[in-house]
Amino acid sequence: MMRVDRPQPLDPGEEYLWRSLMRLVKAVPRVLEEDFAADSNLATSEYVVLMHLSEAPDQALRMSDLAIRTSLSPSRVSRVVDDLARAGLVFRTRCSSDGRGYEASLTSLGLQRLQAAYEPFLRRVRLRFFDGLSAADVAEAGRVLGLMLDTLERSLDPRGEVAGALSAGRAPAERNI
Amino acid sequence: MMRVDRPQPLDPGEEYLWRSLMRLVKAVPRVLEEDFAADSNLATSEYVVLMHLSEAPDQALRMSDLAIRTSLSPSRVSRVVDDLARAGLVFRTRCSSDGRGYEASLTSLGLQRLQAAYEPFLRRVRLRFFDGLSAADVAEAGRVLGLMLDTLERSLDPRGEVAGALSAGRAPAERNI
DNA sequence: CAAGATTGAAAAATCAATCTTT
DNA sequence: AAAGATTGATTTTTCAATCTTG
Repeated sequence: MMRVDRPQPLDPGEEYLWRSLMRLVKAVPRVLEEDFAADSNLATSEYVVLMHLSEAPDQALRMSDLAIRTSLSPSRVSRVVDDLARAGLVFRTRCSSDGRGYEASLTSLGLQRLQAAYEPFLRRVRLRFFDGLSAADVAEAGRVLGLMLDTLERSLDPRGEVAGALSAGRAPAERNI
Repeated sequence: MMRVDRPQPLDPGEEYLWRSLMRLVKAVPRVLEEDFAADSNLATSEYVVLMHLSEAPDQALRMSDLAIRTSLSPSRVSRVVDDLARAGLVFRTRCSSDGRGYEASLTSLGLQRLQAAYEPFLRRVRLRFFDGLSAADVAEAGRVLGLMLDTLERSLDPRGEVAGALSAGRAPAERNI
């Protein structure tokens, strides 16, 4: 009897991709954390939260929205916003339409900090990731990473009930700084 | 006076790649950790360490070698090997050629655990990442992730003194299971 | 009770300091 | 002293339980 559900082993190309992905997800956070701290005294998660707030209407987002856009857990968002609020970079308000929710809003100080962080950020991202890539490579890389994110999203939510949740984080983005 | 060193802002393609990368490095570890725990009761880092050991000559590697191959910090490797040793999946020996070093060796129990984990691992990786990719996509994704890892490596070590350190982790790999 | 959000306890990972051997 | 490795303290992140509102 043959087992119909035995999965195909990874071929060499798949094996290489899997290992590269593993290395990226382990190495990138450490490097970035160090870069951001040195440049702006901000944690990576703090920077990303400030960035998303700066792009939102009224520069405010609900906590759950932030979690989706940043791929952080709800509890992590709560703690990061705590830290940012303590530093005066954001403040919390109750959500007007739904009293259960809270919104985080960017303060002018928060916007200043984000603006100050932008130029060093650009240098770092180019140095760390983009300097070795042609324009065509960037396009290809964006396309395949997008596909991998889609696959991941669908695997987590096969029926698409939360459709667009992950995709929302990749909506057309306009930097406001 | 024009500032010669003002970096170019990210164009839309670069912006998209940067955001996709951020989301991947935040989301992937969490999903993988959950998958590995459910399938094999192994942490991601434990699985990766066992995998590299299984592929090494004599199924043994020095701690520093493991750190490079797995993109984990030396202290993290030390603690993961501690845990694996306590579970009887690896054991430590002093390095014969250099008394300062230690080697971690795979036990037969460790190999068994790795073998048992392989089939569920395959299913998960295909489900999470590969099911949405064509063979050409996999090849492209591997190529561009490899380029990004190279760029990252060079940015960390511009003169290439530790050349091949990161690359070593991406050497032609033969699964031994 | 569901949903949104926060908090306590715990795990994963890191850095700086230490110990051992060269 | 420098290299390899480990340990203590700390940070980042998560899960499970809790609180609050709809």
